[in-house]
Amino acid sequence: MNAIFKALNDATRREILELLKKKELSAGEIADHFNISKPSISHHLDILKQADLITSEKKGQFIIYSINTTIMEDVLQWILTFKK
Amino acid sequence: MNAIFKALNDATRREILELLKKKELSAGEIADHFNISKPSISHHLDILKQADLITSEKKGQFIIYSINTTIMEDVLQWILTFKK
DNA sequence: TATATATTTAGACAAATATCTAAATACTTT
DNA sequence: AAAGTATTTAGATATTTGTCTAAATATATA
Repeated sequence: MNAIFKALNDATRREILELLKKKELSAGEIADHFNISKPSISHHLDILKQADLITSEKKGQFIIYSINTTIMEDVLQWILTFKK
Repeated sequence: MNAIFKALNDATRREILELLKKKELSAGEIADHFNISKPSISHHLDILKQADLITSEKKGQFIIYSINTTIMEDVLQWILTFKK
């Protein structure tokens, strides 16, 4: 739970999730959406991956990132315990 | 959304929410649950309040904190956009 | 095999964060 | 009014975080 909330506690990372919600993208394609260096984006991707919020697959010279929505279920359940 | 995720990104603060889920408590009662100084707990309460996750009410010399579950709805909705 | 492209790793640095102690504020009780 | 209790504010400090540039790794292509 710690890793998930840590990952979600950053606007750039949340935006990355929004992008991947639409379709899977390579690291470079993701980086192109931001005014941030590629190494920084790579670091953000790493944190998202540590939280299991995204997965990656190597395709040739590219690395394709996809969202993992199943982990969102954990957050959902946690939140629901507060709903009265 | 930023303030909410920031507030949730700390184990102590999440535990405070768990406590307040059961019943409202004074600042001192909350602090008694942790091995952390009162000023630090006060700071955590402030961050939770900034996120609107809790409310406070002065009762005599005590300040009583309560959870605000309505704001959880915002997180819930955000999470739900990822559920396929 | 040499060069170009895609991505990550390493190392540095400034800003943000969690914590502490000491002091200030506010209310209650004697 | 003085002393005690509850809580916050202020200021300091160590750690974590987000960012950068430079270098390393891996794949593709000429």
